[in-house]
Amino acid sequence: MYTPQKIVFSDNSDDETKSSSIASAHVAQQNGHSPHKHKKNHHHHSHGRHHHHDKDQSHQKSKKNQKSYAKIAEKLLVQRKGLPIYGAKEPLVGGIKSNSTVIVVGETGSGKTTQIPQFLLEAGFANESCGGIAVTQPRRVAAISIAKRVAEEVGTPLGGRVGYSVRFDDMSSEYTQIKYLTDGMLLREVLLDPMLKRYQVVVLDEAHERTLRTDILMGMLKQIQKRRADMIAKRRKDRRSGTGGNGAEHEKVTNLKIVVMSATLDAERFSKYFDNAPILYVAGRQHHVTVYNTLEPQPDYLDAANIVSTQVHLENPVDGGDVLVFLAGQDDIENMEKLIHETNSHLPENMAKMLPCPIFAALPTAQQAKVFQPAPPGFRKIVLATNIAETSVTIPGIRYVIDTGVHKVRDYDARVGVESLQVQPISKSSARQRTGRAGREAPGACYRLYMESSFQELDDDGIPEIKRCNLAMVVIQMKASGISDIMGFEYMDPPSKASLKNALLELYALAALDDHGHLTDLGRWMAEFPLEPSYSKVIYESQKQGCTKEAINIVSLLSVDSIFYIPNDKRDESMSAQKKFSHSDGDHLTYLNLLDAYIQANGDKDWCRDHFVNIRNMQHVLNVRKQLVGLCNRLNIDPNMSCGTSTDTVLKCFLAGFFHHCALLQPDNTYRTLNGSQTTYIHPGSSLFGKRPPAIFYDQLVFTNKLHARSVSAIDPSWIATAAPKLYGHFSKSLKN
DNA sequence: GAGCACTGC
Repeated sequence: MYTPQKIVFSDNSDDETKSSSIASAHVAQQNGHSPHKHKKNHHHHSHGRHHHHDKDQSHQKSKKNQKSYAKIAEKLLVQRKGLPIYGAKEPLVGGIKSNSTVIVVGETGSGKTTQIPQFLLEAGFANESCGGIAVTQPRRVAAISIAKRVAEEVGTPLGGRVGYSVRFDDMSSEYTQIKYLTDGMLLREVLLDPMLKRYQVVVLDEAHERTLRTDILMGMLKQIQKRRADMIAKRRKDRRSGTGGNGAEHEKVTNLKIVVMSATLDAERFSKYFDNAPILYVAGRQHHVTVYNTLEPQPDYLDAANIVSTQVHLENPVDGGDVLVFLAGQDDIENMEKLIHETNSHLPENMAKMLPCPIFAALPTAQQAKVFQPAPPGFRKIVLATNIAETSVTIPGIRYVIDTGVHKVRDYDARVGVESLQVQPISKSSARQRTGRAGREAPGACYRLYMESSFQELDDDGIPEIKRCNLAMVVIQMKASGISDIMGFEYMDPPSKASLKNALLELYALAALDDHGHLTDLGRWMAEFPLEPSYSKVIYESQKQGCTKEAINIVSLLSVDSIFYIPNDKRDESMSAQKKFSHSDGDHLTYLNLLDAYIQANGDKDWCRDHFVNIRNMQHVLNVRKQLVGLCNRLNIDPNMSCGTSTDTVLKCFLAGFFHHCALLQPDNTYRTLNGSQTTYIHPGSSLFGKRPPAIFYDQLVFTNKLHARSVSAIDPSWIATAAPKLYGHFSKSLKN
């Protein structure tokens, strides 16, 4: 008989477990004024607008259709009233009315994201003359799905009073009063509307995630709020003294309300940052999850995860819920899959088996789908996930979570411009987030493959993204939004001086900034593009070289991590399939060949499968290309200008943006980067892998086991000095020797 | 001679 190995756990009964008993909302104000009652003023007004819109936009829609919107909304109202937040409506609205900025803390299931904007709409915070309500989300899918839901609850067609706006997909109109958008999208709106006059309220949701864009928005909104208040005060003063001309020439401006929403309890920092804004607490609604820690450290977390999966599988009824295992990356997942198959083969034949279901971002959509389908009879799903399952996707049916306590994190060394990607311990808040994934539908259990004492040693939170990435793109956007003092900007967590300097220097070298650090005309032009500055510089150069078509295509191709999907067990097969597109000058031209082949194959599914091409990523490439073509047309650049087969022209054009990403072959067959003198290797996935051109330029440097240059092309060493005389004058000397 | 967490515009 099969006797499985066991791992012993302690049963924690500390604050980690979540209660399902909290059903009513509770609002506590940290400081400030008690909310006072307000008349419900604009409600009728805005409702009238709704009918007007329906008549204008969709008069072909029958009255019956409008009635059905109302009917659905009526039904949903019953559900809405059952949400924890519904009871806190009055104090929430009052708090927001009487304070310019409010922090709302509401855990999973509180309903804050869908309800608070509706409360504000009812309270008159959106009208045609003074703008509406913006709600940001870190992710596209969230912005879209929440907007759809809220449109139903409000009883209006999507894109009417309720809409969304994300890249490539805008479902909003001039009538939209509640707009859900990605944080990156709002950041772009600031470029066109620096005072965000179209909004009375901006809600930053999921602020605890501290995405780069939410962090920048926080600082910008603080400035905008102050400027709008100053503007109103000045007008009031002018009116009193009779100066300032006639009022008609003034655009209407209201005070800007900021609502920062966070799902974690450490809202104090947000409050401090926003001048002691009051914190409003709303109860969440989650099922109880029992947390277990191991009594011994686990030397091999894959092995441990396999043993615990089996334990959970054997000790619980097969239809009693699935298992979600958090792992570091594709490698872990594929190895764990093998371990589970191995364990299955030892289980008695009549016993239910484990069904490993991998999910990670690079996995093609078709293969991801398995995770969302119920397991066939006689199987229990063991979902093997990266931290994609922490926030980005929610998998139904999970009752058990196994947390290895690790994830891969990107870091960035500003001094040498090197990114790294390494396995690291997670933070306490990540551990809690993972635990919560077991309690979405019913009470559950979470098995942490580390000791309670190790948990206590974890950092409270992860390092904010702003401290972990190259800031060139965000800095050019800040400059283009009128923020001149980048170093003095009020960051909630300031990035290192070296990181800011590095970004400024890069922009200076690209001629986007002048000697005084002001944005140049070229810089303003570059900021129009939703691209890293080095890419927009390439597009700019391409109009001079006559290869805009090629530049747009390659830049679009570089906008996805990987065009190919390579399963571990089919490396050789996929390598030979990829060789068909290979260009002797390197990856940039190889990608171009691939795009041509893809277009010739009409993006055929089978063709993609046979060539290991990730179809989802290729569709993204085409979307980016379409956007860039549109942008070029708008800026009066011919996007179809082609240099034909003159590949040197294309590569020289790229050097205009990548002269700081060059490396020279050394006698020991390694490469040395010109910028920072780092020893680097051509990435094994490159078409130049194993070849040794005397000089290369690369898209990025990534440190994993060693320093790799990814997306590499071969160049003539003499081109480098021509491309960057300003920054690399001394290198041009060394090249002559 | 050997590898790529997750977002976003």
